[in-house]
Amino acid sequence: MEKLRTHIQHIAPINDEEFEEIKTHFTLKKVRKGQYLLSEGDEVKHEYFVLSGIYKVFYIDGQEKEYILQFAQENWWMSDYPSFFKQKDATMYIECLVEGEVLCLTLQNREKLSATFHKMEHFFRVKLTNGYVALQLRIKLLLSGTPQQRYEEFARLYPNLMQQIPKKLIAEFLGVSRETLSRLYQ
Amino acid sequence: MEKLRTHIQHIAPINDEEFEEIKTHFTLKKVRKGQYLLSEGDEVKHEYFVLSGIYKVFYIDGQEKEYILQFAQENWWMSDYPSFFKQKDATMYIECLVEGEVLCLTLQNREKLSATFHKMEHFFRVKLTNGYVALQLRIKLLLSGTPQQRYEEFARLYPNLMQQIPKKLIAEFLGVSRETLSRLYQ
DNA sequence: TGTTTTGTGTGACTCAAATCACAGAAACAA
DNA sequence: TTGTTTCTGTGATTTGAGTCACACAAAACA
Repeated sequence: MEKLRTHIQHIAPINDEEFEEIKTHFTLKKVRKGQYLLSEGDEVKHEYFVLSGIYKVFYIDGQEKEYILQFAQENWWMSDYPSFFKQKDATMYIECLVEGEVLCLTLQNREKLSATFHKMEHFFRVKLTNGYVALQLRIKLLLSGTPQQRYEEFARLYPNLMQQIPKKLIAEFLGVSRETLSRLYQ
Repeated sequence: MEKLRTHIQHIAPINDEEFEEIKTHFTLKKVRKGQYLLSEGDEVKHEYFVLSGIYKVFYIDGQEKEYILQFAQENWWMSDYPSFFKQKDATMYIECLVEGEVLCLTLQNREKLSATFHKMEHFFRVKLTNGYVALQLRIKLLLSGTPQQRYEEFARLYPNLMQQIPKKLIAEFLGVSRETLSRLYQ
């Protein structure tokens, strides 16, 4: 839980009493490698705050092909956001790649926290702002970047993921075939 | 200004007094067709709320090619967000396609509004949430959608833009060549 | 431990979309 | 009105990346 507190503290200073109240809105969950936190068609009950481990958020298109929307590791948030916020059934999957722990937050608790604590509303806004900017940069890269540039940018942004996850998955994140990616770094 | 009020009101109810205070943070600007609100290298002073007109937010890559990140019309917000939020120089351009009016908001005023009015912080969070979801859906489409599917989705989401702006620009938004797009609807 | 599954590199082939090139249409300006 | 620029459709050609197919390596497993 201390990780969560430090994380919030970076953006909005909170005192002990406040944190005691805030933390009651989260529940802890241990996750094993290969375990699914979410599958297509599920009700999207939670957003997750990653304490440890590595996870992938992905979907499958009509031809059974996988595309990775997001990797998540320590201090990241993840969910099937379109469905979470609109409270619709999941169109995505979340799978654990490296075992770890996550904190679960329901939409109801998220809204309650935001309404009760101006600081938490501020916290979520700042997080969303950063997330929005990151997505715009990714769109830029998808629109105009060559596979080469996308790969280099990925390596620059997530050097640690480069070592810990198979290249195959990086290809799925970049929207490039496994083979093409493999030919890039020769 | 009434448009702004209605827009905020949809998300967070505010009274006359509050709105009087809120609106002092915005300045009005008339924009002509062809006019640039922002160019690469500029200081990004404002985020804009569109009262009327149509605008494109785009950037130019190394080979002089244009890519459109966002179209904006009535009730939309626009800026070079990565630079606006980090207060760096612009990497993008904003050009007016159909003349109209915008309200300008500085980052400082945006933060002030958020800090002073919990309601405004809530408002911005909700807008950001919707924006975040929209970007994720666009990434999905860029990753796995064929040019055909991207075009159809665009037509579904923005039927009015389809009529008002040249197909060439739609191609730049979808990340498809003008010629390929032209061959899609035969 | 050996066995199965999953990941990776590499060649050969295919194909969808980009690029190049042109002409007529529409919009705009003087 | 006429000239000029921008937009759009369409053919011919090129090309980058996807797909297919295989072999070997590495990891997971039992």
